[in-house]
Amino acid sequence: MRTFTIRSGAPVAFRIDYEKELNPEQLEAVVCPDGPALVLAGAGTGKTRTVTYRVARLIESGMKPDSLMLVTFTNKAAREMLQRVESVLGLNLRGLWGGTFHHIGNILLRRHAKLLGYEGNYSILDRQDAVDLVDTCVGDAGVDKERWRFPKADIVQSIISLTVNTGDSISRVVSTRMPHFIPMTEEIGKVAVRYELRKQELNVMDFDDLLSNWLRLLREQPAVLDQYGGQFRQILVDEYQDTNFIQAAIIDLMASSHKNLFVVGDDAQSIYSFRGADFENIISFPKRYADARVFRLTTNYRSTPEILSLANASIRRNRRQFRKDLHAVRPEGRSPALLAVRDVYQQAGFVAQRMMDLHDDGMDFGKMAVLYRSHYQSMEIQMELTRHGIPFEIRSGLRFFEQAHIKDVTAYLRIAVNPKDEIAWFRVLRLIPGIGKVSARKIGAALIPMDDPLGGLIGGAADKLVRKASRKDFDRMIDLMARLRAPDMLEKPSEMIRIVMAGGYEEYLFAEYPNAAARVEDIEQLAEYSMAYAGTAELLSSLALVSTMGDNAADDEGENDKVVLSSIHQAKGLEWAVVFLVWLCEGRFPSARAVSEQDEEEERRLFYVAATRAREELYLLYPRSAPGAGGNMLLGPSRFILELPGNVYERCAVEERNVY
DNA sequence: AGAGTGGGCCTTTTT
DNA sequence: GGCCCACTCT
Repeated sequence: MRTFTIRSGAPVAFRIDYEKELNPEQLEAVVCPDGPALVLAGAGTGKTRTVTYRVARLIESGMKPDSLMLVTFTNKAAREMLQRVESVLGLNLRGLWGGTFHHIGNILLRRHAKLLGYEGNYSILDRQDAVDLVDTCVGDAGVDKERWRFPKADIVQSIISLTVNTGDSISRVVSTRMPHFIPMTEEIGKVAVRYELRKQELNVMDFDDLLSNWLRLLREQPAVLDQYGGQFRQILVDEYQDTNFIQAAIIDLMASSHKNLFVVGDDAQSIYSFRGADFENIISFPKRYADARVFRLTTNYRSTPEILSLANASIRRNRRQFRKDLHAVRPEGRSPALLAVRDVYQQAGFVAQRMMDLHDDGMDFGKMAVLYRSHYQSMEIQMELTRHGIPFEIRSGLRFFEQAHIKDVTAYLRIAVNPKDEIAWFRVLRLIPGIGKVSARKIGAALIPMDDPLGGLIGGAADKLVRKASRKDFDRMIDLMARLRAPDMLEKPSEMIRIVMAGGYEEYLFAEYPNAAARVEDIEQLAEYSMAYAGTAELLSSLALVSTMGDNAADDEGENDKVVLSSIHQAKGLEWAVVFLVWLCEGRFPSARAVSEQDEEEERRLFYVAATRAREELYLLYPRSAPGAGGNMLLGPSRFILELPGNVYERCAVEERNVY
C-alpha cells in the first residue's frame, strides 16, 4: 500500500489578518509554501512590508526565530524590519539572525576562525587599511615600479577585491575592467598572493574575507555546513539584485539542504556592479531553482502617477531587464519639473529658495532631500543651506568612523585586542614626532613576529630603533600601551578611549588641528557610544561594519526635521515627499567614466532609483556651466533627460531677482 | 637617509 | 579636503 505523509500538529491560529493588511500580490508571496521563491518587487511596491510579513508568517506558523536568517543590505534595514515584526505584530524575535552579509559572516567566523588558520580576535580592515597593506605588499613583492607605470595601491586593491567578489581570475578582471594594466597581470598576481599571506600572519581580515572565508568554511568543513544548514531552516534575502557571485554562492550553500530560500529584489534597482554585484543572480534565479515560485509586485504606493511615468519611461530604455509596468494608486499630482539653471550657484540658490517656500507652506524640512551622483556635487548646496539657516544632514562623504582621529584612537584599541595588527601599530607609531614611514616599518617588523609583541615593546624590544629626539614621546606611548594592557581592561572600551586621550592624544590633536575641539568632541561621542559594548572586540567589529553612529543610535529617520543630502546610492530604499535631483549634466551623470552599454544601463538604473524616491514632487536640475579644469566648462543636459518623452515633465524657468 | 613642509592637482558609487 | 610630489631641513 502506498503511504502519503501529511503535515500534522495543531492547526495554526494566525493573529495577524494577512488578507486585510496586504494586497493580493503581496499576500500570495507572504503565504507561499516552503521552497525557493523569488519576489520581483518594483520601487515603492511594499517590498519591506512583504519581507516583514513573511517573517511574521513563518514565526506564526511555528518556526523558532533562531531558525531564520534574514540578510539585508544594511544593518539598519534589518533592524527596522525586525522591530516592526516585534512591535507592530507583537512577536518575539530573539535569536533571529539578521544583518548584512558582512555582519553575519563576522559572527560566524569569530566562532570558527581556528578552522581557517585565524585567531578569533582577528581585526577587520576597512578599505583604507586594506589599501595600506596592499601598498606594503607591492613594496615587498619587489615590483619594478620603474619599468612600468605600476597601478597605485588603491587600484591594485580594487582588482584583488573584484577577484574575490566575482570569482574571476586576476587576468580576467584586469582584461575586462582595466585592460591598460594587462602587461602587469603577473606582478599584480604576486602582490595578491603576498597580500593573502600577510593578512593571515597579521590575523586580520578585510571586508572581502568576511565573505570568502565564510564560503570557504562552508565548502571545506562539512560539519559546519551541516550545523548551519540544520539551524537555519528558512533563509530570506533582501535586495537580492545587489548580491555578487560570492554572496549568491554562500546563500545557495546555506540553503542547500532544504532550499527554503525567499529572495526579494528589483533588477531595475541594481546599482552596485562596481563592487561585483551581478544582477544575473536575480535574472537566473528561476533557472538555478527550477521549481522556484516567482511573484511580482507592481502596485506602487509611493509616488504620484506623474513621477512614476517619468521613471517608467526612463527605465524602459534598458535592454537587460525583467519587463514590468508599475502602476500608481496615488491620486494625480504635479508634473516633475525640469530646470536649466545658469550654474551651480543658481542651482543651489533655487534649491534653498524652494525649500524655504515649501517650509513656509507647512512642510517639514525632514520631508525633503537633495540627491546627487557624487559627493562633491553637494558642496554649493551645503554652503547655500548654511547661509539660509536651513538645517540639513549629510548622508555621504567621509563617514564618521573613517575620519583620521577616530581611526587613530581605535588603532590603540586594535593593538590591545590583536597585538599582531601591524596596520594599527603603524598608525600609532607614526603619531610620534620623528617617526615616519621608515622607522615605523622597522619597529613593526621587529615586533610582529614576537609571540607577545606588546610585551616585547614594553620590555624594550624596539628601543634601539628609536632616535634620541623621539625618545620621550616613544616612552609615553609605551606607558600608554602598558596601561591598556591592565587586567579586565578589554571589557571597558570607553575607559580605554579615555586613557588614550589622557595619554597624549588630546594634546596631539590640539597641536595638529585647528578644529581640535570638534575632534575631541567626536571622540567623546565615540566613548559614549562604546559604553553600550561589553567588550572592545565587539566594539571594533561594530565600528568596522556599521557606517554611521546613527545606524545604531537613536537618531532614527526623520523627526528631527532636517533636509537630507545624500548620494543616490545611499538613498536606496528611502523616500521623501520632495526630491531635488541635481547635477543632471552629461559627463557628470552618467559619469564620464561610464562608457560601455552596460555601464550606461547601470547609470540609468541609478537615475531610476533617484526618481522613484519622490512621493509628491520631483525637481530635475542641470547647471549649464560648472567650474572645471581651467575655468568654467559648458555642460549639456544628461542623456537621461534628453531621451525622455516631453510629456513626462514640465520645463520650468528660473527667474532671478536681485535684492539689494 | 629620512623626516617634515608647502603647493598644485583631482574628485564615482560602498559593506 | 585629500593626495602626491618636490623641496628643505636634520
